Amino acid sequence: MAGRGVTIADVAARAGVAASTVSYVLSGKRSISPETADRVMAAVADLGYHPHAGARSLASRRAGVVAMMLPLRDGMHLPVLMQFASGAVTEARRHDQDVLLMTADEGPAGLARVAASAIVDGLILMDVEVRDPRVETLRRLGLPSVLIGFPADAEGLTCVDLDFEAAGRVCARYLVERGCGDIALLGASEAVYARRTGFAERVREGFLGQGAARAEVWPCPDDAVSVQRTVKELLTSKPELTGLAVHNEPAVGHVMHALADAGKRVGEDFHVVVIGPDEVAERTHPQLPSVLVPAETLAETAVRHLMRKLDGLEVPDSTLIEPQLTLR
Amino acid sequence: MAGRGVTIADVAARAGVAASTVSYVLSGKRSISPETADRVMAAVADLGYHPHAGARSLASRRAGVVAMMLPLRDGMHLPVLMQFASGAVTEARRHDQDVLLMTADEGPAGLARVAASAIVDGLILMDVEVRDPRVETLRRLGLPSVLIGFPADAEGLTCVDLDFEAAGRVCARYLVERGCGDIALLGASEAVYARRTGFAERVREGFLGQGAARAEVWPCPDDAVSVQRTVKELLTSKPELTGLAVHNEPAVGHVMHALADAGKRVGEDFHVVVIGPDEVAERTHPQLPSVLVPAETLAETAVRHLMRKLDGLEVPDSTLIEPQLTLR
DNA sequence: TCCGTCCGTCGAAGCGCTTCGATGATCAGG
DNA sequence: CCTGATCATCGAAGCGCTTCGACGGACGGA
Repeated sequence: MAGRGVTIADVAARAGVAASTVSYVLSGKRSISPETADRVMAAVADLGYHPHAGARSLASRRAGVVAMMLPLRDGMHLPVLMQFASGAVTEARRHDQDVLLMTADEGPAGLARVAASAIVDGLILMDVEVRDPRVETLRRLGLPSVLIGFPADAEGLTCVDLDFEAAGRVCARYLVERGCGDIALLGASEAVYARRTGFAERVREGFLGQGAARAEVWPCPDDAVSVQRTVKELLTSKPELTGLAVHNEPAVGHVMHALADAGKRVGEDFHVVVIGPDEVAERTHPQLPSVLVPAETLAETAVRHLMRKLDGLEVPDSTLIEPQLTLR
Repeated sequence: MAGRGVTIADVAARAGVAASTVSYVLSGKRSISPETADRVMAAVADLGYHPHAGARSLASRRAGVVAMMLPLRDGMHLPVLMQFASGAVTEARRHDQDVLLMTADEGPAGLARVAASAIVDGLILMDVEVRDPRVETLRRLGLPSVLIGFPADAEGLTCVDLDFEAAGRVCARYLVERGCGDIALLGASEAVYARRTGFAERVREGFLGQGAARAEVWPCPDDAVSVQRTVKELLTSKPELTGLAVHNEPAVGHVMHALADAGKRVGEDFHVVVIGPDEVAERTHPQLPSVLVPAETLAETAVRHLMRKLDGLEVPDSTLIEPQLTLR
């Protein structure tokens, strides 16, 4: 029952077979008679045997670990990141893999390090930007990988992301269906738009592309005062406005209060839809419909794709996750 | 410059020395002449050599990896968790260690697995509860570890946490110094109190223990409507109340609005202090003073303690991090 | 000058596993 | 009854590293 220092030889001895036989039982790479297999499995359980990870990786050239590189920039949405990380770990464990956590500030050198030391079999790169210095290194290393987000040149890479354009479209459509003629998208602060053109711009395009309403996009900082001001300006400049999509998580609460101050009754003569986590949309009064960033689904998809690549199977170069609108 | 498949033998050949010499140069475990060392280091750089992690761990019985087990329960404060995780990774890298991410739902069996497979040298357990089933396993395995939080029986374990009692005291003192005679602590929802008695109760004790004011503690859910109601009831039941500490991150915004509705002018005739992350306290109007949960400091301390234990050095059984009040 | 030290380096053993080729045993076909 | 194929299992050879003991050369003391 213990487990400290139990080797495959101990298991083999107890089951009365050769070490290689134990290995084959455990890996299933050669056929073994059921009786022998049972004896081996019993010995494994009795002794609490777990193969030594280092020895295994040395002999089999497979570490059983994948790396996940998370961004650490300011303004990253921490809860989503965390959901992502835990989703990835959960899915990886289903495939009997562990997850090594890295931060983006290790940069390309970090990728080179983990690749050369064979400490991981593959990696997942989160929050890839349009011009990302890690992408070139990644391509050169030839380490199996999956990216969350789309770099400018995705040639030969496996990328996964939320279909942000569809998300924008879904929000616009929701508002139009509620009878809104003038609608607006309240986005993130200018800084975010400047950095990740891909991501924020695709929402904008989807939102504007839904031609049935007069639509505008307004960037917006996320502190209480700025939100108040932005909403006031918005309502002044578009007095006919009756529908608003908010793609700025921390601002949502402030937006609701600003609308209340302006005499808008949300859910009656005015409609609001959120792009963001459930908690945010649930915590307002009234609760709001929302399109969430499906962090867990993204993580699972990414891990699953990576596993397939490790097994030498095909995966699509590009995968877009459909946004889901939750009514409340 | 490449790196794929470069072994210590390649480095040795290029430097014209034996493999063992390269090993000693890299580890510093035997004295090597400066000239030889230089030649070796040059060869390492030229070839982009990184030792094979598996081989190293097999031969040296040191994996160079520590595990971090994160809770995944509902109601966990995700951003803080994330800060913690990234802080731990950053600090671990300074010690040339990597971090393996595990989730608490692997439970005791997960601990046994990583211990037996020697995939990590030690581990950090986050968010340990008063009665935590992992603690007993941990003790039995004898794997070097550091806990964040205090279990009921901490005998022989290394624990690190914020000094929550001091945090409560600091908040009460802040309010008293502003001249408040009646003060209250608005805490988390009942569920949180029920689960982690240690953590929430220590804040309460610190808050109440500061005898200079009439103090009360009110639990509070975190949706807009409940907060409104709770604040209203609180103000009704204690009409003389002029000071409030809020230990409930998502509720802060709603509290501010409820106070405004009740005609309280925060910062003038009424004082509010927050226990929680900076962003929350900065985003309100006016900005609020706050005591933050110093996730990064906690993570760094935990990792540092673990490194010392791995090196066979002494560490204190129990470390309480002083809360820091930020005025705004 | 000779001996004992110490320093820098080498070679070999071994960490625990996977995997390849070999070896009996079993069985069907002629 | 013998041959060739098939199946279950074994033994040995590494995987790339660390570490131990050994060894030659330089150097200081007698």
